[in-house]
Amino acid sequence: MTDVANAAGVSLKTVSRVVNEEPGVRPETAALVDDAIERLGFRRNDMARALRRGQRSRTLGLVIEDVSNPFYSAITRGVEEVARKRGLLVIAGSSDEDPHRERELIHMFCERRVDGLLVVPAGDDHRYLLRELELGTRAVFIDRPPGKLRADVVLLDNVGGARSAVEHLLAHGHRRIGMIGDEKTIFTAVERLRGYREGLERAGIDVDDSLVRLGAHDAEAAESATRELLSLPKPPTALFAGNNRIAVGALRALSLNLKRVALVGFDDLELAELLALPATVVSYEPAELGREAAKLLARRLAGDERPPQRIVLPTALIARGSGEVRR
Amino acid sequence: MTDVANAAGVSLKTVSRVVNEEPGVRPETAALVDDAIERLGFRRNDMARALRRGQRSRTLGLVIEDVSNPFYSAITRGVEEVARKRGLLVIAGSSDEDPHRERELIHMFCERRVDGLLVVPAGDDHRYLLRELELGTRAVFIDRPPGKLRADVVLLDNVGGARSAVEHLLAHGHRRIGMIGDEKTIFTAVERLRGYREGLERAGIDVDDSLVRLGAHDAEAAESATRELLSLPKPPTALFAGNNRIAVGALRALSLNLKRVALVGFDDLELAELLALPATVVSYEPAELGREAAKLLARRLAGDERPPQRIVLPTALIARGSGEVRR
DNA sequence: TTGAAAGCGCTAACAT
DNA sequence: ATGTTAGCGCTTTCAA
Repeated sequence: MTDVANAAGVSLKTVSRVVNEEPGVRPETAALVDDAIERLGFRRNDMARALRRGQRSRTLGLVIEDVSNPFYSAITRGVEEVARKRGLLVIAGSSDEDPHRERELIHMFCERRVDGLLVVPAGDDHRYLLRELELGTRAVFIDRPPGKLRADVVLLDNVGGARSAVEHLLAHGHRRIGMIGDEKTIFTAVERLRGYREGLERAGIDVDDSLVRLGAHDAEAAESATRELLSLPKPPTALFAGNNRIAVGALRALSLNLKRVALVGFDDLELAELLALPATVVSYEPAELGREAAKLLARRLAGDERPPQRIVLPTALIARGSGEVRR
Repeated sequence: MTDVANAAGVSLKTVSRVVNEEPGVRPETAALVDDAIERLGFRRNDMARALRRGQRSRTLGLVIEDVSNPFYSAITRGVEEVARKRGLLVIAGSSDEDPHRERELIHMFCERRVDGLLVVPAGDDHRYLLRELELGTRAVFIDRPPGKLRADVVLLDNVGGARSAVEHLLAHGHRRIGMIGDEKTIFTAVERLRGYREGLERAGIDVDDSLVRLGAHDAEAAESATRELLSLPKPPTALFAGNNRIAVGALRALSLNLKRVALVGFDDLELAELLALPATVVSYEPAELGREAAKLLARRLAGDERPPQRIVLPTALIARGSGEVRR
């Protein structure tokens, strides 16, 4: 900026005025400055600017499990849309479900003075964030509430969605309904299990724990869990898959299996309607999770000090075939 | 930092030494400082640090078309992996194929002093970047070369991949092979068209332009283009789909159609093997594009001044059924 | 081993 | 309408 001032033969402050479109600069002077800016290829240094103004970096920090998973990339997209409208940029990082990595990312985000944090939390203890929150970094959690911390969170109706899946299968005559779920350290896995149980119990059916397999964190694990269930002496006639990766694994296992088993998944799948067994799923708008969370964060940054919010987004069952296989 | 110094009863510089693990601090003094840091919840301000050290923000700026497209989210993941190893963070933004938006993003990235730029370019003129490059921002392009600018780029073997798709269809007896491609403003669309032509010409078959439909930028457009081709008086017996969205659209159209038409797509599809018509595709590792580009950028940032590189990644045809439908 | 002072690029407050 | 000065939070240089 000093260089521009010298080149234009004006003072530093005048350049600053022009760059920031402040009033009180004669058009001719401004032209002189613009000219020098163009010649020198000057770009305002936002770091210095933010430093001086006591601002943060006009950036949102997003921690997700894995950008390359469609669920998380949709969230990222939703966050980005809202951020963009407010002139904010998004730094995203994948935690791979590792609490240590999550903490490391958040630490780096805070050192870079992000304006706010959006986190799909891994692990069950987020008290380490208290410090950052006290220091003025706002945070909104996505998809799962944080552990041992009261904070804003945007969730899916996991229990209701899972229940609707089970009810759908019950309505098609199934009584032996199995479930394959993710690690029980993961909030959504536990909630969906709860919805599964509720659905059965409301129909007066005892939950048979031998039909429940948790701990399947990837498609491969889900595929073998499905095979296990199917090779039981009295196998289930229907399955509820706790998330997209699990549904993929279950579909693979079922495609190699001659028996027809009904399947409802949680999370929509791309191309679900074109599958050999078009997948019936509990669906919702994943980008909406990102959008709602980013909007809530934006409100906080704008000074909203109401007590922690809990936003729950609805789910809808989409019947495509795999869930309508009758017993 | 001043606060910490006061709380610990030492000078600013001593705190700086402790925070940066510089030598020459007595353990007891360091303990005093660490204590104060803990009490006050101090976090080093990276903006101020970078400003003083004449550094940039230890951040990479990534411009892609749309994070929620699996192709781009895989690239993002690849970039992130490499960045992480080097202690860098990634700011990503979606251009939605809009050159203006791309420029806006790059401008914001430069204002925030990203260390380097990774860009999947939209539009055909990137001379506006010359300025930034001269000022020391390094850039590597991904998937498409920039327009009117010599720069590092990491590409796919589009021509070879498209040719292999056509050759595969020829080997299965097809002679009337249609192609559906993206906008002709997009580099990969043009290259893949070239590969398609080459494949036919090498086999001594004249290209029939009535079997080629370009301009399909989403699945819906691809779906209707496919229907158009199929309702021709002499319809093609096989199709080459220029990218993942187009393959999805083509698959939808084919699923409603009784005739069996062979299909090979460019880009792999999730669940491709579980589709009613398991998709034969030209595949490659999209994350590798991101990784290679980020590595090349890292080399540039480390001082590598060799002339612009052009890295081309191979493709491989994966036969799953849809491409083996015989004429 | 520790500290004081200067300055990175910018803006806020106050001159002129 | 334009310029001067101080200082954001840190590191660098030099001194004690």
